[in-house]
Amino acid sequence: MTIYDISEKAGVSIATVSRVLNGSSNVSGKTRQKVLDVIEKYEYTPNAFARGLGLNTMKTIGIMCADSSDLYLAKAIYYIERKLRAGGYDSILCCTGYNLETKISSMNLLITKKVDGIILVGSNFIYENDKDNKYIHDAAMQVPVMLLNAALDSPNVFSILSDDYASTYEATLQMIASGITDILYFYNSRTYSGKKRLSAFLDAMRGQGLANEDILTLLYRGSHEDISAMAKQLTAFSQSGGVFHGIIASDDYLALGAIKYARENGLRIPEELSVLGHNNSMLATCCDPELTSVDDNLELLCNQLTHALMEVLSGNEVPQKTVFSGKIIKRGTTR
Amino acid sequence: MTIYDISEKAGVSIATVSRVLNGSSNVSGKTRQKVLDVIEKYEYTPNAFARGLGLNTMKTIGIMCADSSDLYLAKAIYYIERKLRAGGYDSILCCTGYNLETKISSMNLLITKKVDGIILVGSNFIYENDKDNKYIHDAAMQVPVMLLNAALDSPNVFSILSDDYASTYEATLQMIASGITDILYFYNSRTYSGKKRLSAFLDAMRGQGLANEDILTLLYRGSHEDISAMAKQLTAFSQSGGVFHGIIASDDYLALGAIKYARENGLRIPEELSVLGHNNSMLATCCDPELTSVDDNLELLCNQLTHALMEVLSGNEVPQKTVFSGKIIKRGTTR
DNA sequence: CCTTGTCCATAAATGCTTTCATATTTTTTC
DNA sequence: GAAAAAATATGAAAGCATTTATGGACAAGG
Repeated sequence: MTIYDISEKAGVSIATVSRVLNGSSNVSGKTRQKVLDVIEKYEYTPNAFARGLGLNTMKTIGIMCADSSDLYLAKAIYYIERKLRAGGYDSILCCTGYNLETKISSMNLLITKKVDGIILVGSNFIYENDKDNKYIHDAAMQVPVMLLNAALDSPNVFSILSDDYASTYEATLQMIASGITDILYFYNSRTYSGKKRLSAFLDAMRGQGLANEDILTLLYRGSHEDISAMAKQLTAFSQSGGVFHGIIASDDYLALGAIKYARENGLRIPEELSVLGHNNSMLATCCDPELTSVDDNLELLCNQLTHALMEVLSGNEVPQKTVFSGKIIKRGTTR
Repeated sequence: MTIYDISEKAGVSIATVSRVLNGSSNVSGKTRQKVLDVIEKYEYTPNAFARGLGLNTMKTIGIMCADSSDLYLAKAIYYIERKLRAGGYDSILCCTGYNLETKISSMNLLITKKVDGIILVGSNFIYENDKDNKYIHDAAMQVPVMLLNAALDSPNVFSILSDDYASTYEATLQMIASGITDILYFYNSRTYSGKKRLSAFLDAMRGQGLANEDILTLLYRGSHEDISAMAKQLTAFSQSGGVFHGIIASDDYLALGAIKYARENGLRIPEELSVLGHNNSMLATCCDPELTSVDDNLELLCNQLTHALMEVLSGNEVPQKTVFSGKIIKRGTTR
């Protein structure tokens, strides 16, 4: 069933059918209804490929993320997909892993498939060395690129992020204010945000004149879901002389690792060890005691990002960079 | 840059360029190289829409799931996407929620977009009343439909699932064998699998001649991530007279709710309360004690499912229904 | 009678694949 | 070694199913 069949059965030209389909105003009410009736009767739906060819778009957005099964990224994808669909766009999902080559080839694939825009979910897409960000600059020459939780200064690239620096700074100050001065920052280097958070922590500690020489930080190197490995690494760190009564973790997984470490070493939380996480994921409410965590309001970020993309695609101006502030959700793991 | 430009610059016809592009053998080595050089020089990539129009496919698969941020579903999507991409297919993601109307319209949308196949991730897509499954039967007339963790007998519909009945039956027997006879089945009705599990539990209990009249079951009605609400409901149930020393939960979230309930009521696990979950998600290793859980080997299921779909699309025969067995991962919450 | 505006059809454009026919090369045969 | 047969390489042109620019017909208004 093609537009020709419909035009024939309705006794009009294919142009008129197309006008009806696309809601053009230049069709009389009578003709429109006649065409609609035929369309309905034969359950005709226009061929998406031909349509794509004619319009040079199929209203699809490419979503790239390293690992869609990560709690945080999965939530982001969920919010973004929902909002895109509501705006009439489909999403092509691309899980790239953390390897640059794969990211580049996925990017090219999406562009070849003629998506209308690309969303990079997660700060791991931005590299310190700007040469490595070439693939993003290049892609942005073809289609708008949106960055969630990362920023890049480039034409046709738009960044929406939460102010990681500020919230970690604030969190560190709060922990210091609660009387803890020997704080360990436990992190996982992969991300751009992770680095922001680390420097916020360092700055906050130094700002308070604390332990100038040996501020404690520990980089976790294992699988990002392996809670036991995290606890193990903390135990080893402690046994090799690390002394701390507070842990600020760069995500909630790591914070759970800290809780496990405390349990295994008989430390009471928060009396003997304070723990603070990041992302306020569902993990924060499924441990005991419940986890104090920084909430960056992911749903808001995602909605804004998607909205901005749709604005760009409609030819409207949007800011290059939008920053929202997070807040600390106080629960049982801190004093 | 179109195929015409390339053909002109290479001094051949567009048919030849097309043959080179599609790896047809009927091109001489010399000509092929000449064309490839021009393609490379101008960084030409064929227009995907025109290609789709000619071939009537763009090598994309529609993935539908209720909620891509659910731990289990997110993992499944991750495995499936990865395998599809390796096979040269893209994935369009559709998060439908749990509402039938939305599922139907998403399904239609995917078919309109001319996907090559549809994967339904999660057993909530199958309804007890087969009339409600009409949308699947209909879709299967257009493209192959794959079901993960559910089964439906219909042409062009293929089911891959784990044997929920068997593993829950086995789990129940094990708990009984450990000396616990008053077991509560704590579940969440949404899914087809959930029901299989429930009936396995009931059959196992009855088979052991236990509590014929009042086998304990409790349906959880809150948000599927709200651990506190689960604990609360269990506390209420217990206070209103429910007596149990074991809980079998239909997923790991609910099992965490059970652990929280135990903690709030001062019950030691597993001495005073045994807890068993389902899905062996990462939650199982992030609580204390770690959760005994049924593992259905999701990665295997997803790989098989994706493989089967690609086989079908290549015109090969595959079984209508494939069942794998799960296994119980014993950890600290059971004796 | 001329203008203006509404409605609709014709035809061109979109960029590829593929069939069919033809030209060219290679192989076979005597 | 030449003619015939077979295999291989290439081009022309017809799809594929839309959108949209152009222009014609007709009606109403001045």
